Amino acid sequence: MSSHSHHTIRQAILDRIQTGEWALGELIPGEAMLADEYGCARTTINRALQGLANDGVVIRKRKGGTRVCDMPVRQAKFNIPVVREQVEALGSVYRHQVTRRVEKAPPTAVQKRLGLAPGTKSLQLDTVHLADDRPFAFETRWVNTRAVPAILDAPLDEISANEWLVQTVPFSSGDVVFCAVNAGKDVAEALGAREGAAVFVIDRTTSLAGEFITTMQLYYREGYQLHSQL
Amino acid sequence: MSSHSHHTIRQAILDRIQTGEWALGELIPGEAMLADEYGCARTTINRALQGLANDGVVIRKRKGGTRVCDMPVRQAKFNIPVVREQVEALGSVYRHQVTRRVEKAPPTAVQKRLGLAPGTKSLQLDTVHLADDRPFAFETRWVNTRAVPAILDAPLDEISANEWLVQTVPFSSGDVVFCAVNAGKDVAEALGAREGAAVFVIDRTTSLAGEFITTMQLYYREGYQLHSQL
DNA sequence: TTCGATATGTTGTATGCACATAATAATCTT
DNA sequence: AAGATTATTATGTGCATACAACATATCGAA
Repeated sequence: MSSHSHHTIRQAILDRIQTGEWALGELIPGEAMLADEYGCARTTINRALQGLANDGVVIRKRKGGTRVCDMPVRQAKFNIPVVREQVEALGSVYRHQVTRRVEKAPPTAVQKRLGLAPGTKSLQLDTVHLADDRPFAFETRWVNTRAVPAILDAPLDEISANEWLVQTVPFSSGDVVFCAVNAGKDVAEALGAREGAAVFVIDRTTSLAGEFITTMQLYYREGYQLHSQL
Repeated sequence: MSSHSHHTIRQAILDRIQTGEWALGELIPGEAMLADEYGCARTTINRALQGLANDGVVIRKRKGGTRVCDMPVRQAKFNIPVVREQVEALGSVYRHQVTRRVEKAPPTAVQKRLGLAPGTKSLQLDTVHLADDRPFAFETRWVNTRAVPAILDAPLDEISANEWLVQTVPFSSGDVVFCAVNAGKDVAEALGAREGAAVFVIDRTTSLAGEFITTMQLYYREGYQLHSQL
């Protein structure tokens, strides 16, 4: 009874949920009751329950009380790392090669995504990421030079566009899409894979303060796996 | 400043980080100083910073202070829904078909994953998930019948194994792997796709209280995208 | 009776104080 | 100079109090 940290209580409550003491969608006792049961202040219970709510284990509503989440959806958190770190984590030597670098008006799909006026030029960058000089991933990217003009002067042979952006425009928000596609001719060539191979794609568009910064597709070589606990 | 203080302050601090006031990996002022600056109690600042720490924006260490996270990794949260909900969210009618249901000793790879003794029988289930009677996803699964014997009596024609498990063994933990593979003959057939098509795979193994429950591969039909904010 | 406004109580939310704890820096001891 | 001890200074935690929102009950007028 004395291990009163909200962490401990949180775990205890989680256990009780997991053992089925409170069924899916069922109301669990109020904070006051739990506080009494655990011999702690209501606030401490509150913290525990809020934590569980953050993790999507319970849903809380004023006056409605706290109930076990009946959502059958599970949340998984992923770390989306910088490619170089992925490579180096595998014990390989990282290198990258910029295979294209042009400024021009992007296709309308990209133009829309970046919220650009028609005809506005952007920077197109294609990069091959190498692990021990073998292709690891192929990246094709458009950067909104209005938002980040400094990238035109960045030494992109030394630092990858991704890393430069992360360091320059940190904590941008955005969205990510994961999907699988058959490698087209260009991707297959860049990755040294056969055409039609199943490649894992991360498609990311990032923005900061309402302004779109960059949009990118990252094609991983065959067999790549994105792993996560849940 | 009314009630939402710590949320407000949290956002304010995030803004200051995003505008580059404090650089990557750099120390930000201590709680006391910020409390003074914002005219609130230290605890309120603490809450704000803890929130940011939860989101991986800052790292906090006792005595070491709080610093902007220098990890270039970004966290993305995904909801991994039940297939039926995905289908119905698209406005289609969901149906599923169990194409295989046998009890036998699994291959060693599965045996290992489920932590079974050699020769232990398990339940193998193959299911095709249909959207408007068109194949949407193909699921192949092994269930540890030691852990969940009740599944042998479950009406798996009415309720999918996935849903049955979610309702029966909620909040199990486990891990997930996403990857892309070329459809083999069996998968292609089940999905009505061509052999070699790039399919998105979710590979999940779940456990509860140290006991493995089930392992599953879910093959989505071509073009499937997993979407997330970050 | 019926409808609607208002009172009321239950439950989650927010804040600030006092104290605990951890990690480092400074100091003392040998 | 090396090791042990104490001081300092950060963040972490528990608790009490005040607050706000929501559901329901209650009351009064048409």
